[in-house]
Amino acid sequence: MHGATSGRIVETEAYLGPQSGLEDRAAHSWRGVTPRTRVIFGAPGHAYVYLIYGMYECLNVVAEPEGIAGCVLIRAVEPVAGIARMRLRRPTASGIEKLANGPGKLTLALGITRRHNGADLTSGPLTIHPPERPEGLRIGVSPRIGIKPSADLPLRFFIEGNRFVSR
DNA sequence: CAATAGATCATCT
DNA sequence: GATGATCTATTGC
Repeated sequence: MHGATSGRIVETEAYLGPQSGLEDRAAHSWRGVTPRTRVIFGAPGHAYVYLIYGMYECLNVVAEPEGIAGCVLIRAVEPVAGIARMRLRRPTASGIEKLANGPGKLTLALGITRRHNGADLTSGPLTIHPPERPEGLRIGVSPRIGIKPSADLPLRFFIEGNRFVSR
């Protein structure tokens, strides 16, 4: 039949909770628990998916112990398998490197929606497994993209030189 | 090329 | 009622 649709995460951003000590005012969890941010304060290894600009969905992985806020936004994915099954907003877009290089595009490509909000990512149909880190692979660091407050914090991480990184 | 505008709605004040 | 952890198309140089 067919294998799973899969991709390698090549770009992420961290969003810290109010307990972190750093004042990350860009984080949704900055102002504490609300109906939306409840899952960010929940168990790690679960998905936080939210609607942005009324139009796109963004996938995060909850990354701190229960009761402490903190999550990782998945900003870009390098398609590995099942590319033909991925979905594009513009089917005629050229080049697979534009398929999943952006938080709003990768959810579209992988079929991730708010339906997955709160889903366990350590087992089940939507899983994340530990990355391979070949010798010589470098992780780049920079400020985060598209935020106004706390714009100086170096919390964006990406695989140096990877062409699927958003920029 | 770079800069900007518009689409569109859940969330919080 | 204002605001976005975005993206695409369009305009301008």
